Amino acid sequence: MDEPNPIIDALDLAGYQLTAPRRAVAGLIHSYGGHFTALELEAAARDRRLGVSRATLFRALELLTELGVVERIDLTTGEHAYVACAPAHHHHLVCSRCGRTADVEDSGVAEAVAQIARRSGYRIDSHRLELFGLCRHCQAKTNLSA
Amino acid sequence: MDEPNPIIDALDLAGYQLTAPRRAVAGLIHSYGGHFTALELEAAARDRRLGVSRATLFRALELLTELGVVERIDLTTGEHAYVACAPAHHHHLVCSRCGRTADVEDSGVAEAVAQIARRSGYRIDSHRLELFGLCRHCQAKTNLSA
DNA sequence: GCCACGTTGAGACTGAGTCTCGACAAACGG
DNA sequence: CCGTTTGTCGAGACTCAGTCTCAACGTGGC
Repeated sequence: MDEPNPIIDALDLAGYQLTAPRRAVAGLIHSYGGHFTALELEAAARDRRLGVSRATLFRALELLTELGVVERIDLTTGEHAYVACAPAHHHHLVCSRCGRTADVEDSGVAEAVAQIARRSGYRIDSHRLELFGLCRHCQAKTNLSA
Repeated sequence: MDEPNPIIDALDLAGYQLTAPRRAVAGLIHSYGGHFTALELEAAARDRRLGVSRATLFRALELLTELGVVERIDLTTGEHAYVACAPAHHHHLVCSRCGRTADVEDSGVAEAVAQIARRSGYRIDSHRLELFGLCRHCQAKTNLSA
């Protein structure tokens, strides 16, 4: 129940009150290994009787997004999802089978972006890269069943 | 009125009927130089009395997205927008001031993606890169006013 | 105790997108 | 020429995502 939770730490560090609803949402988010949608989060909160209202849920998500410990990603299906992650610039690698996500460093991408900036004449301020594929685990499963 | 429109061509090529509503939506989309939201498209259709219902509008968008001549992008603000573009793999460069968009080739990005795949062990099937910044035009304006 | 402020829950509201259903029109087959 | 099939459309209900307002509450400072 009281396992270390970087999300709560981040809230604390940023000077926000560690209220019960915020702890509850943080715990919920922390328990996801991959991405989750607003609907899923809502349902999970309801199932576990967290007593957290929708407004508070979204407020918490907004807060955490601002702090950088949660990010919104857009799946290939067009759905929105959220992922817990480290508050540093990075990109998301999403397994399209199991939904597991991994953070990847910018390595190589920044260069490519700089090149694009040079060619296009745009001054590029930010970029977002999302990668979709199969994680090791799901690749193995695919090979077995094939 | 009857200027060449690659969107209509794409519909034709794919064997879809070139009905009046579809032509109207295609014309509307073609007239945007940058991105547009569903709401804007709706409003524009209403303003110009195109007589196109919301359902048809979305159906057209879906169709065109499938054909690859329209893509959905996600702005930094979290909004969804659509852009008309060429039906080839590329990325979008969005001016955060004026909304103008440009397509850029994959140049360099594919390599970086391959590298990420190697390191992570994921089999990467697709990726999406979105770039935000200032276009040449808006940079110039900024310099003048500074 | 009182006040200010941060936080919350309830619920209305908006925007995006989907779905269903009934109508219509072009295409097709006889 | 007629009937059927298929594609498309409009209207409107519906769902999900997210925002906003407002009243209530708790905590900490004074």
